[in-house]
Amino acid sequence: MTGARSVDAEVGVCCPAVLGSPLSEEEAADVAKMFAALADPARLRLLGLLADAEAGEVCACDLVGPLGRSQPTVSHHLKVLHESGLVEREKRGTWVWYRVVPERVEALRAALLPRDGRR
Amino acid sequence: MTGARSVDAEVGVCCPAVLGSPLSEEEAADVAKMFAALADPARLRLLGLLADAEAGEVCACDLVGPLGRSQPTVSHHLKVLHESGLVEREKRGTWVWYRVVPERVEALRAALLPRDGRR
DNA sequence: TGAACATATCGATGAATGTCAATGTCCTGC
DNA sequence: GCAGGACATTGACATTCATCGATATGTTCA
Repeated sequence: MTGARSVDAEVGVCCPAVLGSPLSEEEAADVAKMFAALADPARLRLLGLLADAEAGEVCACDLVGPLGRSQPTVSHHLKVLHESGLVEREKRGTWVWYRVVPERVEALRAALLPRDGRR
Repeated sequence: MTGARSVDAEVGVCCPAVLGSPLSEEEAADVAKMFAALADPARLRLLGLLADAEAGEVCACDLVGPLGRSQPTVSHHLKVLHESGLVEREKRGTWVWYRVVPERVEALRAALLPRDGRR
């Protein structure tokens, strides 16, 4: 597995609207991957911790404790979130800082919008 | 349910804001279950088909074909969507009609809202 | 250079999940 | 009642995934 495929370089901010029209198999798989990143309690809590941070970012070292999982597990979940584009990472010295990508979250919300005012 | 924070059993309309504050393990598990319902291409397409229906509802018999999966598989996915509260079902005679629950979708969108205007 | 620390990756394992064929349940019409 | 159709459930199988311990990589500092 060449890990060369950095997602946030390739994933645009916009995504097809789930409720706007029937999705093709391909589109559905793409959006599903984003939702899958949120389909785990640990990752939801991580996202909440990041969003709640005063500084807008959190050091990975400060996420292991509150999550109550091992360091490799937290690292794994952060990787999933990062690959989904919902989170970005920045290495500063020994530490790695993570923060939410608001545009990506907003894109997710937009995907849940119906096409018109129909209910 | 021990949560005073009304994660609201399962079928309630409201749900805790993922980005509003760090979620407890219990809350996170509950919300994660909702996102998990969307973390599959087949179910996303089902939801799209329902949302796109002119009549606002679709007979299960009209979902098997477009999805390209077996009838038991479609039935399984519809069950997952229904149990998440995103979809409701109504049996009329031999057929079962499914439709999106807009309030639940909106609740999901709300869960992705940051607590304040912070970015 | 080496010790200490932060993070990522690897390998293994148990659990959850998507899928289908076979079967069961319920309804309608004869 | 009986036959046939619509939908759900069951059982089996392969795949994916969350988790952890062990280990590797990379950085700082003495």
